[in-house]
Formats: sequence, structure tokens, C-alpha cells
Amino acid sequence: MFQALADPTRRAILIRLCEGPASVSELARPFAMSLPGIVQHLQVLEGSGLVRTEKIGRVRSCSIVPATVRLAEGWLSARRTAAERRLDRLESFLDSDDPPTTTRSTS
Amino acid sequence: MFQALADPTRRAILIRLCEGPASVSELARPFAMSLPGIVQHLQVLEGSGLVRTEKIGRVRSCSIVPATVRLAEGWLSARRTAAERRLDRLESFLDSDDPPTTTRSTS
DNA sequence: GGAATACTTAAGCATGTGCTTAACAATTCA
DNA sequence: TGAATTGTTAAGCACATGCTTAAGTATTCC
Repeated sequence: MFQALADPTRRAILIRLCEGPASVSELARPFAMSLPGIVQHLQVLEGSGLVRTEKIGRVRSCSIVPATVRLAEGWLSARRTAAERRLDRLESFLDSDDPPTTTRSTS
Repeated sequence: MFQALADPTRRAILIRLCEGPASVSELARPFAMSLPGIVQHLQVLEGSGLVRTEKIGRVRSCSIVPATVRLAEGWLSARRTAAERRLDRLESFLDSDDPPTTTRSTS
């Protein structure tokens, strides 16, 4: 998932898909890149679950999957809040003289 | 930033750093990987701004930078809400007969 | 049917990434 | 001082990644 987000072209494709579904060649138009190149990026995006595609007739329609984006978001949020929570505890420990609830070093 | 998050070892390092700062060799301990390998991952993490390091004496102390994590989170959040907003408009359009506020196709 | 459209597949190539080992600092401490 | 600890640098290697071109395969439209 983060692997899929790591490439600027793929992020640009995601940004475009926020405005609505698009065909492969519509997605390719803004880029100075061959169609197969774009298709390969789409495969990575689809493999990560960030994008869903459906072929109707000869045109493949691509759309973003918000739930998967939210998943990545949730991962980051969990880490960040854990880190911040720790910093908050540290801060309040430094501010007051009250003994903290639990620590191992200060027996 | 997403590039830095794309590697599982680096994500594991981040998870560890949520619990507090750690030295390079402390970070390396859980992994079946040489020290230089870990150092290289730390360089990527520091380059992305996700981790801050400071060398005191002969030990380098590494800590997570929540603000940068929040930045990545914000990027994802912006995309997701844009995509969801569009889907909500679509849904309410399908549910009611009221004309939507703005669209280009239905002049 | 036959030409145009919209992709798809396959192959190949240059560069990037993740890792290793080996050798080299720099710091601490007996 | 000199040995142990902690990290750094450099080189090299295997494999992954991002791209290309060339040649297919469906679909649609005339």
C-alpha cells in the first residue's frame, strides 16, 4: 500500500481519480509516458487495493477506493497518536511533581 | 516520505520509535540484519523527516517526528475526503430529484 | 468485412533499492 | 594507554522498479 503510494506518478493518478472515474487513456493523457507505463502503475495501484478497475467493452474504467486510503491513514494515525501520547506523558511528568502511574526505571 | 514508509523494516523501526527514542544498535537488535543495513534505513527515515537523530558521545539517539507523520496522514486525508465528497454528492443526486448545485454536464 | 480505437502482452534495459562484508573512526572505561 | 563498544564508510552484488518499444488482442463504427 505504502509501496504503491511511493511513486509520484501513481500519486498523481490518485489525485486525478479523486475527481471521478477515468479510463486508462484519460489517465495517461497528462503524462509524458507511454500507455503501457501507465497501465503498469495502474496494476500496482489495483494490487494495493487503492484503485478498483472494471473493463466495459474496450475501455477500462478506474476509480479510487477511499476505504483503502483510510486504511493507510489509520496506520499513520495510530503510530502518530502513540508517539504523541508518550510525549504528552513525558511533558506532564516534567511539569508536575506527582509520581507517574507506572514506570520501570523509578521503582 | 511515502518512499520511506514503503519498506517493512523501516515501518517496524517507526513502530518501535513510537515507544520512545532508541539507539542504533537497540533498533537493530530485533532484526536479522547487519548494523550498516539498519543505518541505511535510518538515513532514509531521517532524510524523509520521519525520524530525527542526534549523536551524543558514541551513541546516536533516534526518535520519531510526529509532525511529519501527520503530514503524510494529511495528504491521504485530503485525497480521501475529496473522493468521498464526490461520492456523497453522487449519492444524494441519485436519491433526490433536486437539481445539484453545480455540474458541467447538465447545463 | 475492414479500419480505427483502446487497451494488453512480452521483452529488454537502465537505474534504484536493500542488503552484505570488510575496514575504518570515535568514545568510553579499566 | 589500550581494549571494548558503537557507529560509520566504502564497495559490491542481487534483485526490484520504472520505463521503453514492438507486436498482439478485443471492440466499436462505417
